[in-house]
Parts: sequence; C-alpha cells; structure tokens
Amino acid sequence: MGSRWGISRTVGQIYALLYISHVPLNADDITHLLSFSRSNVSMGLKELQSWRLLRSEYRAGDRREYFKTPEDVWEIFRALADERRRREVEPTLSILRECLLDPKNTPEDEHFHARMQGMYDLISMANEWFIDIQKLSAEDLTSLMHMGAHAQKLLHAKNRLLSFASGNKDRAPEEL
Amino acid sequence: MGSRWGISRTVGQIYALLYISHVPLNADDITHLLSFSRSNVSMGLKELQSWRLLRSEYRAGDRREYFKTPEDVWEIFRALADERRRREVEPTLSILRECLLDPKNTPEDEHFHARMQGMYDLISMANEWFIDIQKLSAEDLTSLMHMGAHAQKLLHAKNRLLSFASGNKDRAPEEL
DNA sequence: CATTAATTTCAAAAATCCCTGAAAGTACGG
DNA sequence: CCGTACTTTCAGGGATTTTTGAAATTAATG
Repeated sequence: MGSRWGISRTVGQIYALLYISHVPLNADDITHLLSFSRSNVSMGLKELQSWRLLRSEYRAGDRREYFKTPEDVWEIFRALADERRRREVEPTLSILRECLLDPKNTPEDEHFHARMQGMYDLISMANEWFIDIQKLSAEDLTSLMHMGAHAQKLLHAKNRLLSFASGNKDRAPEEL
Repeated sequence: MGSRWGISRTVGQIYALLYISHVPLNADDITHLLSFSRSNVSMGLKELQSWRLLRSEYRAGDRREYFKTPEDVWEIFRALADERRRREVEPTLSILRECLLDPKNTPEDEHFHARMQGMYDLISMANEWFIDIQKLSAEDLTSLMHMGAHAQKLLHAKNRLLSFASGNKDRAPEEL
C-alpha cells in the first residue's frame, strides 16, 4: 500500500511489520523477520522517523532501541498527510504564487494566469481544509465524514432560500 | 507535481502542457514542444486517457486527434482521485476484508485482527466520504470545505445536548 | 579511556523504471 | 484494395532508485 503514500516498498514493509506486531521491535528483529540488510533497515527506520510515524522506547539493561507505531490509524494517517502537506503541498503553493506574479501581457499569458489561479485556489483550499480537519479526534472525524453529503442538502436549501429572499448570496454557509 | 499523484514525470509534463495551452494540441505538437520521442508522447496520452483526464476533438480535413484538459480543476482532481480510488483503494479494501475473515486463535491473532479492523474502518470511511463528495459542484465543495471546522462546533454542541438529555447518543449527526 | 555493542554512512552493485526508434498496426481517401 | 498519414507496440538501452556490506561513528560499561 505504502508505495502510493510517498514511501518506498521496503520502508512500507517495515512499517507494516511494526504496525501488526503486538510488541515493539528493534532493528535486528526487523532484519531477521524481513531478511533485509541491517543497513537497509536502519535507513528505513530513519526515514519513518523523519515522517514522524514511529514511537520508540529503551529498556533497562538493553542498549537497543525498540520501535512501534501509534495505536490509532487516524493518528498515523494524520502524521503522514501532514508531513506530505508540508513537504510537497506548501512548496507547490509557493511556486504557484510566484507564477501568479508574472506579468500578463498577451492573451496567452491571461490564459496561463487563469489556469494557475484555478489550481492555486483548489490546492490552497484543500490545504487549509486539511489543517482544520487535522485537529479533530477520530470520533469527531467519523461524525463529520458521515455528515459529509448530508451537509450539502442543508447548503442547497439555504442557497435556494437566500436567492429567493434577496441578492445576498455571499454570506458564509457556516452561519447556518 | 504529478509524480506524487501516481503519474510519471513525462506524463505529468504532457498534462501540464495541455493544461496551460490555450488551444488543443495534437501528439506532434507535444513532441516538438517537449522534445520527447513520438512514441513516448503516444504512451503518455494513452495513460492520461486511461485516467480519464483528457478531452479530445477532431477537425474537418485533419485526421489528427487534438487534446485538451477539462477547464475546471476540481473536475480534473475528481477524475484523478476517483480513478485511484477504484484502482488502489477498492482492491486494498478487498484484501483487508479477506484478512478480517481469518480465524483468530491466539492473542497475536486478536491483535492483528484489531489492527486490520482499524485500518479497514478508516479507509472505508474515507472511501465512502469521497464517493459522496465527488458528486458536488465546485461551488458546493468550496462552501463545504469552508464549513469544515465550523461544522465540528455544531457537532460538539449537539453531543453535549444529547448526552445531557438522555442516553440516546447514537442518533446520526445528520439529523441536526 | 579502552572495549564492545549498536547504529549510521556511503560508494558500488542490483533492481527497477522509463525512453527510444524501428517495425507493425489502423483507418481514411481515392 | 493501395498509398498515405498518422498511431501504437515492444525489445533494448539508459537513467534512476534501491539495496547492500564494509568502514566509520556513536554510546554505554568496566
């Protein structure tokens, strides 16, 4: 699965092992269980840590570090998504912002600008939405997602109401 | 950007070109503009079509096919995400479902089962949420996303109300 | 501070992915 | 049907990514 989550196959396997293991593991355990080279495991663990996906602990009389994943899947997903947001989405937005500053002289420039603006608006909106959503607990998230499509009905009802009553269509939906 | 959207660098460049071009292009145009081999462009276009990311048109007296992207970024994102959902998420869910059917005899099995269940629940919820969300227009989406965090407040208010009034905490939030 | 256990680095090997050009395929007009 | 104009396929080679083992580094212990 991990291959599409921005993480290589091996790193994904290491994480999967830690995720299903009922007990924290050290690097040697992983080396033996997955038959990777010791250094490969070391690299993998380091990368997972850079994504803030691991918890670790030490034991009395044992120098080795023992790793485990957070219990809650939503916490795992949140950490991964937030890291990607910061590493990939934010830089993309910066570049798009730069593009938007370019002078637009020709009709081609206008078109280019419009396209960049459209992309910027969508990504930026999704980005901010995720920052908001991230603060939610797993339970709140569940409620909110189940609400998802139904909230839309409210929206429609309200829009019909507003456009009927007056030209005032610009009030924020959260006033509902 | 595209490299993390499940699409190779070259294919991403082709799409970017079509996206910013103010006029539809044929395969030869792309070959010349990007200096790729003709066959590479052909493969790329084919892949983009398999992701349903292209619109194309023919012109009178010209056998060549002219390509463009949809105008609306949300439509593009929706197509991409839906295709990934079908190609990657649904199969993942099937595999997880199979894992959940395995007999659980030992405490380790129990733990494994719990982990798979946690993962299944999250992915399945997100999957269904997206199916719902996909039906929205760009405008509705915008409203909904801006609502995002605020909706949570409603949720909290309601939960407090319900737990105060009675033990009936199981009513769906959409009844709000 | 020397010893030893554990970890990390890094350059080279192995594996994988991607692009190319030649050849085959397709479809249209005459 | 043939020629023409375009498109697609695919094996080979090149580029990139991933893995490895040897050597360097770090850290705890007597």
